[in-house]
Parts: sequence; C-alpha cells; structure tokens
Amino acid sequence: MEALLPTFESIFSIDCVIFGFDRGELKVLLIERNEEPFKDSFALPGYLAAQDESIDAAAQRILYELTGLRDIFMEQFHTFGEVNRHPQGRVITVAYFAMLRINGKKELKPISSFAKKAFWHPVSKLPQLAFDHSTIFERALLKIKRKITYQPIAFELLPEKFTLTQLQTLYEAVLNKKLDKRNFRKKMLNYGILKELGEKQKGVSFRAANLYKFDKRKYAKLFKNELSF
Amino acid sequence: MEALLPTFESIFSIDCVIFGFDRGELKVLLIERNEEPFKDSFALPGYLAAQDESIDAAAQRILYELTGLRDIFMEQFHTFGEVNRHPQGRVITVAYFAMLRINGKKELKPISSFAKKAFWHPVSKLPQLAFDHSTIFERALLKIKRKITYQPIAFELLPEKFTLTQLQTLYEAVLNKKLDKRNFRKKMLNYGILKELGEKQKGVSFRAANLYKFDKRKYAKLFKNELSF
DNA sequence: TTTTTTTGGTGTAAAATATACCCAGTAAAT
DNA sequence: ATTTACTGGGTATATTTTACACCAAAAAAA
Repeated sequence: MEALLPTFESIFSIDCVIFGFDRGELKVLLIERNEEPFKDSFALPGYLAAQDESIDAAAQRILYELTGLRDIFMEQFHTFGEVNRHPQGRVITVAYFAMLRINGKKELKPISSFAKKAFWHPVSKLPQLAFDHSTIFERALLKIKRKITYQPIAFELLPEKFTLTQLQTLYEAVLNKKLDKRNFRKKMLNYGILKELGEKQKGVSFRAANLYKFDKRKYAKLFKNELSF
Repeated sequence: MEALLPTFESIFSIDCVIFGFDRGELKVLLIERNEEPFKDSFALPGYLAAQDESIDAAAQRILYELTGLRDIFMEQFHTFGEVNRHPQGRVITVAYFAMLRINGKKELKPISSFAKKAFWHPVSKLPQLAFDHSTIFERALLKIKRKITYQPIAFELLPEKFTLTQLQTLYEAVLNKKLDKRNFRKKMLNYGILKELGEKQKGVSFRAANLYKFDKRKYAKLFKNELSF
C-alpha cells in the first residue's frame, strides 16, 4: 500500500445493536466492559475495526469476539462521528443492527477478555450506556420500528414455529402500542407469507394455538413484484 | 489526546450525492478531479475528513471546498468500507445526500484545486465515476426514491414558486415512471402542505398555471401528528 | 364431573384511500 | 381564425383500513 494519503490518528469502530425477543419482551444485547474507559459499564458490543477487513466483516468478527455469536445477519444503519464521542481519541463508529432469536442453544460467551460478559437486557428501563451508546441504541430502535412495518424482519426474532399471538406481541413490543387482534391476523395472513403448519402449540396450560412459519419463498416472490408491507 | 488507542493508517472521507432538478431532468453534482488517483475522471464531490471536525461538519466543509456551495442540508445515508475501495490505502467513506435547487444564483466554483470544476450531470446516462462512486450514487438514488414517497424532500429541488405540473414532473423523474395527473394533484392538494399563491406563471407560451409554494408551517403541524406521505 | 379460567379464532359494516379514466378552457403564435 | 400546447377539474369503482364482540377449546381447579 502506497503512503500517498495523509493520515491522522483516526480509527473507526463498529457497534452492534442486537435485538432479541423473549417472554413478550423486546431485549437488546449488552456487554459489561472489562477495559478502560468505562470499565465495568454496560455498553453495546463494539470494538475497533482492523486494517485489512471490510466494515461488514469487522462487524461479524467483533460481535463474535464479544458475545460468541456467529453468522448473524447485520445491517448497517448509521455512522456516528462527533469529535468527542470517545474520550481517548477520534473514533468514528459504524453502527449495525440485527434481529436475533434468543434461544437456549446459543450461549453468550465473550471470546475476548474485553467483555466480562454479554447478556440480554430489556429495552424498557435500559441503564445508562458507555460512550454515546444510548444515542446509538435509540436510533436503532427507531430504525426497526420503521422497518418492521414494511419488511418481515420480525420473524428473525421468533422461534421458527410461532403462533399469531406471539407475532402480534412482538409487533406490539417493537411498536410500543396495542394492535387489534382481528385486523392484525387478517393483514398478516393476507400477505401470504406465513405457512400454516397444521400443528398445535404444546405444553401450554390453555387452548393450544396453531403454529406458523415464515415462508421465505413466497416472500421472495412478493418482493420481486416490488411489493412490501 | 492520550495515545491509549491502537491506531493504523486509516482515514475516512466524505462523499456527497447532491441532486438537482432542471428542465424536467434529475441531475447530480459531479466534479472533475484534478489529482491522482483518477485524475481527470468524474467523481462525486468528496474528500478526506479532518481530525477535529465531526463528520457532519466535514461534509459541509468538503462540499463547500469542491463546489462553492454552502449551508446545504445533507443527510447521511450509508458508509462504504470495503478494504480495496481506494487504490492508495484504507479509506472508509461516509456518504451524504442532499436535494438542491439549481438556480442561476449559486455558482459552482471549486475553492480547492482538488477539483477542476463542478457541474450538474443528468442522472440518466451517467458516465463511469471514480472509485466506487457509481455504487454510492446508485444507493443514494434508491434512498431518495423511497424517501420522496413519505417525506416532502421534493420541494427542495424546485424553485420557491412552482406549478403542480413541475412538481409532478419532478416526481416522475425521481421515480422514473409516469403518474396520473388528476390523482397526483388530488393527493398533493389533500396533504394540505401546499399554499396556493393566487399568482400565475409568466412568460410561457400557453395557458399559465397557478403557482404554489411549500407550506413549512403546515407540514410541521402534520408531522407532529405523526402523519407522513 | 362441573365450573372456572384463559386464550384462540373468527366476520362484517363503515370509512378512508387509491385508481382509472377525458375533455373543455385558455393563452400565445401564426 | 386557426393551430398548438398546456391547464385544470369530477366521478365511479376497487382496495385498504378501521372499529368492534362473542363463542370455542383446553386445562386447571373445585
């Protein structure tokens, strides 16, 4: 690489806002920092990018190192570049978000010692976060609020098989408002992207609901015709 | 600034996609580069950010230096961070877009010698651009196509007083499809964000059309009530 | 076994919104 | 006077959105 470019001590980092959904609650993945600055504080999983990796690749690597999660589809949504957002220098950060099934299988276990632990925290009553991470989080939340109304990102948060009530509860959690049950069902079923499985919920202490799954093929077809939610 | 952070020869830049509208055609602001790499090529106005300025401020400064334009409201839309997007080193670039009235008053005159000239180019039949600027441009175009359907960004492209036909032509240029005249008018007038001026177009060789202007106050009110296009 | 509790699942009417579609009026130029 | 080029308006239909309430099913408790 030629040294024709002026440089300064700039670095850039990646921060990830990973949303999950559990027991009717919307959650976000946080870490407890193990290094200064903001040692012991809660923060979004994020770290410095390396010289020889694209920002998308950096996002994948960093999320893995801090949480043990691999191959999560993340989407970039905003870059934060205020001069003093990092107390130790000029760091601009590219923020990504993702939606993720929280299930027992995927253990949260930081690989790097940079994070003491990684854990899910309810989106309501979020504590103060390190750096400008509260701002970053708010912006991510706004993003998924908008996006959920025109793209089927919600399904990423649910188990593969889910009931319509679970789906509705999720929408209500993200949008933070009540929805009408009949209209919600009508609308969802009308999109034609749900496949009814003919199976029932099990192990519940009330009438078992029908299970559905998201039908990717039908959605792809819908999308080709330029339709969206 | 303490030197606690690892650094590498990273830099970041800003690129601006400025849209304009003239004679029924959608245009984009390009520069002709005066420095290697890609000397003499066409490119989006863009340059390296400085250490002590936020990325938003850098965007303003860089646009000014390369085109002479000041105080243009720009919105960040994506950050491009492939490893090899710049032949001379690792440069990630934060891309901004803006909508701009093209009118005689604002002269395009690069302040910095980095650009030989700045000029408007029709969006259709755009030439090959330097670096990954063609990709950046495409992404910006997609962005405004979506955005124009739910936010009144179109008015920024028109003169202060405009006719409904001009407005429609603009929508057609951005969306790249024909719209029905009566429905378009009905819809626009229904939003209630246009103020009819009671004036007529002048100097046209056919029946003069009514002039309108965008009513910011009414739009602000609309927006408070969470409505959008 | 009966009752209670809890959730699942469904339809219709009214209102709002979006779509499709054409022709007379006006000004300017010749 | 005629031609040219554009403005400006209304209605019928289809689609989408909204509001709204009750019975069915299953498990748990009595």
